[in-house]
Amino acid sequence: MTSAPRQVELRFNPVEIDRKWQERWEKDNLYRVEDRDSRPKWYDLTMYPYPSGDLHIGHWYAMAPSDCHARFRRMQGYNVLHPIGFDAFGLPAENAAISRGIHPYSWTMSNIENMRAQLRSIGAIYDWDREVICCLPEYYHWNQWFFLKFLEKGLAYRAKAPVVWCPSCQTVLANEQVLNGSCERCDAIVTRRDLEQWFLKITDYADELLDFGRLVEWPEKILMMQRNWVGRSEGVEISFDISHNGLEEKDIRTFTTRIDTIFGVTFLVLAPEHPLVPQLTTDGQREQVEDYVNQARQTSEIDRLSTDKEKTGVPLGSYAVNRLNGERIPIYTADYVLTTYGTGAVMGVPAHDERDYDFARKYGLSVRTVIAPVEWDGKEPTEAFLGSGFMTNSGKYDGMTDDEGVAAISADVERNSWGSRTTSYRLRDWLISRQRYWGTPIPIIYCATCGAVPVPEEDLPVLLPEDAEFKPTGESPLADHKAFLNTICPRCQGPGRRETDTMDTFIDSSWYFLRYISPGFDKGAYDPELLKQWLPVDQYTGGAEHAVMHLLYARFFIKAMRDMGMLDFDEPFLRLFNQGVILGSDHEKMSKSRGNVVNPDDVVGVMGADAVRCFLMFIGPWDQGGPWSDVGINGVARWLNRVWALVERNPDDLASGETDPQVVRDTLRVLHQTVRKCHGDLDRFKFNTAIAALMELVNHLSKVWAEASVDPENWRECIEKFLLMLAPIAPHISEELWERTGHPYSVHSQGFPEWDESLAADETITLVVQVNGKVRDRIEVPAGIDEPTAHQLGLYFANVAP
RNA sequence: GCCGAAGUGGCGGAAUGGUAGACGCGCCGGUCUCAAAAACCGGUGGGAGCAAUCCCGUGUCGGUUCGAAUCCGACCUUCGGCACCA
Repeated sequence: MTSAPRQVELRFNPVEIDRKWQERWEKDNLYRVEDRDSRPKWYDLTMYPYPSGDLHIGHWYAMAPSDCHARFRRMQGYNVLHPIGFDAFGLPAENAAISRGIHPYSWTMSNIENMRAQLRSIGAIYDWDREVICCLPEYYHWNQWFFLKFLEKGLAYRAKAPVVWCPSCQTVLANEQVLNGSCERCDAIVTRRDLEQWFLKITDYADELLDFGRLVEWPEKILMMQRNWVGRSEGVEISFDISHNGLEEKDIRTFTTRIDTIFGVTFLVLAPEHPLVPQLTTDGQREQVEDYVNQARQTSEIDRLSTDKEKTGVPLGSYAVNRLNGERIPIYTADYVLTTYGTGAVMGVPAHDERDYDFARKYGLSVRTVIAPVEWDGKEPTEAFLGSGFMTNSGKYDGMTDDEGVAAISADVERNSWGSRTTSYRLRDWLISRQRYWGTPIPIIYCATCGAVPVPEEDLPVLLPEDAEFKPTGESPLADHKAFLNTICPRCQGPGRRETDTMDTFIDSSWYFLRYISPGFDKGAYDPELLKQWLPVDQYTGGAEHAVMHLLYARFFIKAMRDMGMLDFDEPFLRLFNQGVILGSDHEKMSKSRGNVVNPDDVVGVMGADAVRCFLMFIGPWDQGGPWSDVGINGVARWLNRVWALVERNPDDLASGETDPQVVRDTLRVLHQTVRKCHGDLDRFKFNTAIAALMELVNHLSKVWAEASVDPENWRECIEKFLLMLAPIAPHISEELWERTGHPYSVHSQGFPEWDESLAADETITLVVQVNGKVRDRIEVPAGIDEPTAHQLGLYFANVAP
């Protein structure tokens, strides 16, 4: 992309002004955040970026408006913490190491170096002394410490879990490395493999994560997504009798939310991975079942979860007994049932469940209606009936509504000890093991006699060895590194072997906002006194793509820490706001292949940081995102140019004109309305309308100047307040103009202007009086008029009898 | 399939029950200039009219209301998220 054409001839040198003030602010430590401060604190946090190497215009879109908000809070008299750091562990660094032979550390740190400079060009109030980089030992030390604490508390455990495995590369793949069931590097068909891995018990907090009561302001949309993600459903765990098989296990446990349909069960389905599958398979079926189970292993989870795919399954050859009616029902295995949800077994009720219906039709299983729709004709249904109705074919429960049936059958099931009412969650425990080099080593030592032994706290951090080999074989560099691998068991002093898996990077982002409080603190993850002072985060902003995982993990972390007595609040982020996505000027998502990527450095180097900041905020509502426009940015550049010219005028030139009291009143009204509008809009992230209001004020002042109908004092007041309102939006140019108008440094240390309601609120509106759609009259009424008064006035003016 | 958000000039958008189109882009006309750019001034939803003015107009169709872009119902389209959850 070539640099954007500048079609505006500026009266000032924006690049020079950016440089001048960025240097001055840094020299004076203007934005250093002091912990000791009498002002109330405000923690305005933006999601920290991954150091990909280049600051994208999308980063600007996330950071410039959030900086504006932080600056606004600062001018409102808060001691604002608005920090920045880098989410520096992760896959891309490792890929760069493999493909280009650069060590992940050097790759990451040089990217950070580059991005720091680019971030500075935004002109944000970042206090760089608080920068957090989570790939450094001084940070990941505490990841390891948290892990040990979770382990102590019983919130971390080890279990087998499947990973995606490429048989040709001999390596574990991330989901994003699998394309249509094949490895992205070698095209081999991927399979799944069970590995011992570490989990954190987020499911212990499932119910509390659904309680959003302590959040002050989160988008309803995000709450909905989290609710669905946790996926709480209440039902009954009901067991089916298999004691006639002579196995140790006498029951198949299934979970259902529709226990009222228990008399409609015509088959059972076990997930292919279900432990009872081999035992319940008869010899005649064994070959077929084993083939099917192997095939299900090969099938990627995504394919297995696809609704388009036709249902498949295989009968095991054995049967179970439905204890409520004594019926024998066949047992199948089918991949539409997942081990990870409920009990991994499902009672098949084809008449009242779509998947079961499809399955039953395909395999010729009977379909028995047990909930009768209101106008049921008694015929076999042609699709699953999911609605409400009356129970039928259900013995003594016939005639009840489905709700009554749920209550009655649940009670009977519990009385007979056939099962119990339970709650099931879609949420799974958090798998934190990654078979990668570039992450936090999990501080565990395996010993032949002692088992998995935690590394003692005083031995932390377990350092990532710097001299790992990155070979394209797919071998984990840690598993290969003898010096790292071989160690001594801390318990018995015998030979030990280190855990070679590293942690998920979501661990880093689950507490990085605590580290900003005391980034250099070496006696713990954070200074507890300062934590009390700064946390929780008052306002969090970032992309909606982190709606579930990151935000749920961080909420879980804080709740677990609270229960371990480390802190005393319940939620990390009180308010949340999600910005939208910045699109290319072709209204499409920016991508290198489309060639619509905007490089912010090019634009800033010509237009200056303030023009880019203003344009990004002016495009439209921040949460909606919008298209970049090389042409549109000229609009705000032109406006800043007009602002410059306006502010440079000598107010004393107005002394010769004749002051018009009406114009003075109007001008003050516009001024105070603008202040009020900016206050409300900047508070609620409505930057586009705040800027529009400032533009209107400028337009008004230009007109007033031409008429010379206000006195110099009015003019000075307007300009001063205008510059203060502009300061959080365009910090460089407003600082420059603040100085040029003879004000003491710095505009950013001033308070945001206040408005006088009496000067702002003399608006009237035109009320259109209509009778049956015909306009009878138009009347001027006060804007704050209430409904009944308006109605009365209307009747009076329209000359209509009430 | 389910859930959510949104549909307004040539374009980005404003107005959340009170004169639709603020603000900006673009475009048109003018001033300045040898000329152009920039800057400044004016105009700019569609249609009719010399004009004052009138008619139509916020995805589509209905409804509520004195009055609807805004509230309600159905449908269409686009975008985002989730998905065999038993």
